[in-house]
Amino acid sequence: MGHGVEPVVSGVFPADILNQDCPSRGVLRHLTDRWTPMIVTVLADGRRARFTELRRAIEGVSPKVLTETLRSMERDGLVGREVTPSIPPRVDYWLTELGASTVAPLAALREWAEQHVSVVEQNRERYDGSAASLGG
Amino acid sequence: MGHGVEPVVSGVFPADILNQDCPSRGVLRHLTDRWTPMIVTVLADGRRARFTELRRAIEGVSPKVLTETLRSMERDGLVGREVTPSIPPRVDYWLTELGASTVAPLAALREWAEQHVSVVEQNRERYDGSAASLGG
DNA sequence: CCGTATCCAAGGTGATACTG
DNA sequence: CAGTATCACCTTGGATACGG
Repeated sequence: MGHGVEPVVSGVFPADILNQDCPSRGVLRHLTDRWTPMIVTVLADGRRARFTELRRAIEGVSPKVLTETLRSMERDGLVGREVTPSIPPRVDYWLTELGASTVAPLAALREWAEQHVSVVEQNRERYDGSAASLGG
Repeated sequence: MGHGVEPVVSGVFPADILNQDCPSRGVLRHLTDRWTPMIVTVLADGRRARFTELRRAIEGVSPKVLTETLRSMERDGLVGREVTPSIPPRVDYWLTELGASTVAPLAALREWAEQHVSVVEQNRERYDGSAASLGG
């Protein structure tokens, strides 16, 4: 907690995230980048993986974006990176302790998504249906 | 669980999210839209809020984007919306039961971000520093 | 008050070819 | 193998003015 002490809505004391200038907004945003949760999923439980293993495990990611995401995660201290200068070269990635601490929260979110897909899709159909019948 | 049974990386059995075509990707993405976690934060604990209250509570959000985000959350069944056709009009938002089930996972993520901002920032400085000294 | 309409900037993301 | 370089898209998000 942090920057304000005034309630914004009755009974709501501002989480830092609600504060315009709080850098936690950027951190959260980063943590929820398109491929970050998937990388964390693959590297959970102390697993190491090479670049191509990650690329294969995470369907649809391009090498460019995977590199960018891994770099920024490395920069933030979420993943470690080890280069073995052999031929062919070998690079391994793993979660640091800090990165490992994101596994539980990210897994919870991922599981929520996986478990509620069908309900959400039903809700969408129902909503779109009502909208259509309003128009007709 | 779902679509595949083959391990992608040794010991890694694919979560649905890793599957290219799994709609849970879209759901997760949506759940982590820029303003969704903040809306959920404000509406947690069964609180209701009017449009303008949300807008004030969530610093920096524009009316257009707030509307869009609320609409899509309503479409997915995460928030309820009640219009009171008075003058001036009054519209209330709240979390549905489904929406309320996202509070815990989203709060965990938000708290992670709020609690680790400084560490992440330190890591970034260190990383950028090493990069600079490599160049010089 | 609660939005919508319009226009616009930014950058996240992607496809692909190429290099050490 | 492990990326980088390049180009382009196109969605997300923002500023602002206006309408019911």
